Amino acid sequence: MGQLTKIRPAQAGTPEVVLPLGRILPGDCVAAMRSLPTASVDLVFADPPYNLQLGGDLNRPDGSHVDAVTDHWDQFDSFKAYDDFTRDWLTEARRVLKPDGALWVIGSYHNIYRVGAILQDLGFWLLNDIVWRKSNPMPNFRGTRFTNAHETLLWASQGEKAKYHFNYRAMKTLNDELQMRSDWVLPICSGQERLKEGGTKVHPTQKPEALLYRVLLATTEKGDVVLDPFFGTGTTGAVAKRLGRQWIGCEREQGYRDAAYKRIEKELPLDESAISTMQSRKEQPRVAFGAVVEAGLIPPGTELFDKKRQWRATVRADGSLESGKETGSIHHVGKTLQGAPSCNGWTFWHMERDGEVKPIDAARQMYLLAVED
Amino acid sequence: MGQLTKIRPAQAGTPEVVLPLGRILPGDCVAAMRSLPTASVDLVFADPPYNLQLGGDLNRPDGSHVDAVTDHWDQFDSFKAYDDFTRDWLTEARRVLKPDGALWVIGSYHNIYRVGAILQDLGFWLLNDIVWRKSNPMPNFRGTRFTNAHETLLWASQGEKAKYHFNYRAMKTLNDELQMRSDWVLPICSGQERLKEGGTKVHPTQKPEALLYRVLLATTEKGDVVLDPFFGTGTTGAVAKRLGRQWIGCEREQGYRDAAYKRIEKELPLDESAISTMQSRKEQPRVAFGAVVEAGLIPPGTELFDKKRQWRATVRADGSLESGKETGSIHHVGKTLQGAPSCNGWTFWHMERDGEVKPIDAARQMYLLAVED
DNA sequence: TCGTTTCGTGAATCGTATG
DNA sequence: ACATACGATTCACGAAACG
Repeated sequence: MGQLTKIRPAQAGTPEVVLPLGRILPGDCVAAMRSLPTASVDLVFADPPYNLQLGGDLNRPDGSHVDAVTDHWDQFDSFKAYDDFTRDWLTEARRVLKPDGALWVIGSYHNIYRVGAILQDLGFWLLNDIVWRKSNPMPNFRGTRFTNAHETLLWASQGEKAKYHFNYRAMKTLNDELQMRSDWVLPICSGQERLKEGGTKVHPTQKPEALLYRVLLATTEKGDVVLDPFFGTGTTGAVAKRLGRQWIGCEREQGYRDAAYKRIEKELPLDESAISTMQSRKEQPRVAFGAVVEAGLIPPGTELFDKKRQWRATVRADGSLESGKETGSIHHVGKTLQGAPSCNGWTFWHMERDGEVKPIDAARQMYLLAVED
Repeated sequence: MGQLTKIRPAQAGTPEVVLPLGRILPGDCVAAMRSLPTASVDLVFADPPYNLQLGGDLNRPDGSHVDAVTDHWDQFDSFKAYDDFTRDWLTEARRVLKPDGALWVIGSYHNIYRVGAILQDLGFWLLNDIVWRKSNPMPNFRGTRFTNAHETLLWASQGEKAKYHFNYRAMKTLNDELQMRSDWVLPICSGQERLKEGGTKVHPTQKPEALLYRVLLATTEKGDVVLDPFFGTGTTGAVAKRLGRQWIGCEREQGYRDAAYKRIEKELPLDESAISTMQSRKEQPRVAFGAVVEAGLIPPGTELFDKKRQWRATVRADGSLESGKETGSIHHVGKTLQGAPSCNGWTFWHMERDGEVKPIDAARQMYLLAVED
């Protein structure tokens, strides 16, 4: 795991510097970032402590105890202390980012307003705020407020006039040929995806991979370098590796670093063809097959075939198919291969799963059950 | 339209002050709010401007006036000016609010992070951030970013320990018996609701009445006073009148004031019965278990048990329970037997009646019906 | 084997009145 | 100020247990 790569820094005349790709830098993230050269990474994704400021214990109506985030890394003495911390890491992130790089930060109402204001003060330019609408949030057990059912992501460029990357077509493809909106409905991280050690969660705030999948697909290119200053158990690294992006992490806790390395080791990069995203307007899928892919129900790279196994195609990361020279939506590729006037890709294409052959429509049904709100 | 009401200010010894209910105060909102007594309104709803062409609203830190037309400032100056403006009106709003009053602010990513941070700095305590998810947003025509499909509302109390009002039951009822979440899906203001004059919009950012309806129903009581410092064409006033709330507005533009008065004039208050909402049990009269026993609804000697028949207890004549060595209130005995942190005896304990097993809460409901008349 | 029920749990700023 | 008593309050999903 890990490789050292010589990169050419932005300023001419400075010596070549080594970039620790695929490495998790130990210790404080500000110090760690100081060791990285200026203008060397394409994207920063940051999931900083939220400064939750929780009071006493909380019990569910059935009397069971709620396992809260009480870790020391989320404890700050005051807003001032949190602001100083935020300004420090944002400043380093800004230095390390390329001029056409971008920053993502995720947070909740406890911290995101402070992060957003400081980020603007430092010269970052907000491109969007994104709402992650959780399909299965924790309820408000006491009936005291509205159920806190979302978190917020900020997406910012280096400045008002700065360039940035946005894969508009890939996002539109992923969203059933409608423009991707600023509100994303995704489930929280649970089930098989949640890292556990002896039955207990390894990290209290592990993020769902689908979230990172959408962020990286939307705002990076293949081969780009992604830096995560609060790496945790490495969701960013895992998804980056899968999507053919390079990554660097910072993480203070050795336990998290160990878990992350182990997790990313197991992750397999997707095929070149699965990663390539839609560029042409002519290759438009007509349905939200992309959402089913994103949800992990049909992983990119999966081989699809018709019932008679006459035709086959490969699923790509943005929910398009590739079959030889043919690319496009599940419907388009099915239609073209057969030379038919039309084709319902959902029933035409099949996949093998646990030794069983099923139409991909089965995955759509599962997705609908999962995301329905 | 409009009435003058004498209210008793919070501080004893100060003379009675007139509260301009149903009036739109002209001029700058900070000056207008200064004319209102301290701790006199129950709710502030604010939809502040966030373009930086604020003209008369903006002053520099040294007090000098900013002329938006002729002055050229850089990004830092404009943030500073906006922050000063925000701090000014929030400070006045805070003074005018009752100790158990609350504040709502709506904004977009251009301004809401500054507003949120300043609001926290002033001592307001965030209760929720609410996402208004627009069902029909304006598309991003150039395909350069995600479709900006939401706005953000902040709901804050006067402080960490401050009381506030939340009609939990009303919100749950409004949401088909599920807790109301922090993401609200509502259409933008259009069609018949949109005020127009000769085919053109009267106000560029008129908010949908459904948004105010939910805000006022959730966080005010009938008769409460609602202040809107950026009244515009009076959506807040119209919905307040409909729901039987009092209102005060501030608005600089005479054209908007005229349109608002005209609009609110036409608005009809709903019937008393239509306004009344589902009441939580908290607001029902308290019933002592002893009174239910005394009334003969649960005779002394009755055997009580939990749903799984794991525990049992006997009702005594004074309304206490006995279970082995444990004696005490229905709550205390339930709590102690289970070793739980707390227990609601009304729903925990059951009894058999006419061959049916029912929670003893059923007896409390019968008691309430009996004493009501 | 399969459908049904139960149980556990998730970034949560989660009470109020009385003495 | 603090302690005590009363009693109000949950949604979705996945895994395990059950029949």
